[in-house]
Amino acid sequence: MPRPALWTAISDSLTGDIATGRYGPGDKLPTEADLSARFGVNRHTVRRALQHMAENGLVNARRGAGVFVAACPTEYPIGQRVRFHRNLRAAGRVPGRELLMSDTRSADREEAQALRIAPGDPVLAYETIATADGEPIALGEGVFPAARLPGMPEALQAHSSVTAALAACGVADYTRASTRVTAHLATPTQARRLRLPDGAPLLRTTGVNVDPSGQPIEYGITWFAGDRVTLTLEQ
Amino acid sequence: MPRPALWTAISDSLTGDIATGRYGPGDKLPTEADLSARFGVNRHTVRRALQHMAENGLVNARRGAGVFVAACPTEYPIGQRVRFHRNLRAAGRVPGRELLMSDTRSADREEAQALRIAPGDPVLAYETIATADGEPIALGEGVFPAARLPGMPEALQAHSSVTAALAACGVADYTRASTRVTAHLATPTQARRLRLPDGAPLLRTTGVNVDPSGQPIEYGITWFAGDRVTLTLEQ
DNA sequence: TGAAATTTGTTCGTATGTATT
DNA sequence: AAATACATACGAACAAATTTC
Repeated sequence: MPRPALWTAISDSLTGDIATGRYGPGDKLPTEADLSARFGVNRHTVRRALQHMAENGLVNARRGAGVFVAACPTEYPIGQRVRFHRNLRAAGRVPGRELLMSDTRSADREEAQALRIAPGDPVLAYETIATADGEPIALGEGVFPAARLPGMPEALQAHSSVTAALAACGVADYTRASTRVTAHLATPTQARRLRLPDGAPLLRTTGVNVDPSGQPIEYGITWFAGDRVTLTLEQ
Repeated sequence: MPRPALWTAISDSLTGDIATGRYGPGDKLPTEADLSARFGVNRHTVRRALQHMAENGLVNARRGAGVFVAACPTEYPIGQRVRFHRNLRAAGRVPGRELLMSDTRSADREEAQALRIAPGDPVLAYETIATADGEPIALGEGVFPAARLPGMPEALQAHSSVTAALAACGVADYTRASTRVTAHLATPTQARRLRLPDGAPLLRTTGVNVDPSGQPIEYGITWFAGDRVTLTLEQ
């Protein structure tokens, strides 16, 4: 374990001051010279810490004026997912998937509407982390209509991709009926799982996959690391 | 117009070397010391340029080893017949557009490549703010190939939409050849124009429009307020 | 296998430019 | 107009990780 750099401690300290409200949104931080004196370091070291915080959207600097706390990013949920495995392999990167959780429970109203089942009907819910070359790329949450896919809980565990698991359950092919894309800021949990800084930009896609007969088989939300993934739409 | 910093020229130069294939994915760049000598600057200045490129995912550095060109950013194809629209028109809101700037200048490398013209060829560049019920929704930056569209500067001023202006220049129809979507954090300028807090999440779409013969007629970047807009992809 | 050379990362110091107050 | 405060740039030294011999 390498000794942490000085500037990380300064960044952590100032970030903590913002988190605890010592500096609120819009407040001006002490000058770089003041911070240098407070922490007993060179001004360069303070600037490295402030730069890191600025990259994360926590503060922004205005020449001649000062460094100001940014308006706090609010909490957001996440979502989206498409066929992830195949596309990454085509790009020459090694795909991976980690199943965080899977559980059979009752569908809520939103899930039921998307899957065209009744609220309370059983759904198989799961959460995954998708990786490329070991680097986390996306978080996925999805629900399958349990009644339509017997054996899916086991298939999901056994196979390394949703497509393969669905194939094992007799769904040879599926298409995406609709996708919605929005931008959100990473929550601390999302940021940790994706190994991103707090407040990093995420692409959230929400969509429904349907089998060839048009029957919904998955309702899913995927959160992509906004700076590691580009959604490409080709017409 | 502030004098550009030295490190930006170095970043541009190295980025160009990567774009033209002088350094390919996975290649090792010259050492910081070598680059300092080549550009005649201090090693710090080179490091600042490399840092900027690393933030954009163009390179990554490994202590003791070197700085390497990153594997191409992950692209994520979604589907073939995908159209996208802003969901606000369906909500019955009144759209508006404000032309912030338009100017004829020389194409940079990226623009030239997208429009299939030569770097330095004249392009008509413009910036707009799109609104819905007066609320800023998106910032647009675009460039047209000036040689292919005589009269476009005047048409852009006279008409309230790009589509109408293109029609006035004889381009009756156009289609979007490709779109890339990524998530980013708002810069202070973008935040102010969109009336968002600093660091708000933005959807950035980059795309090329082509006329019916397939010739590029516009290359544009649009920044959407992530929490006010949902891109809907319908297949 | 191990020591040396190489290369990036951090930190200090100093000076000057530029935008804001 | 002057003071303040961030931005840029040069120089030097050492630390830490990797590569080379």
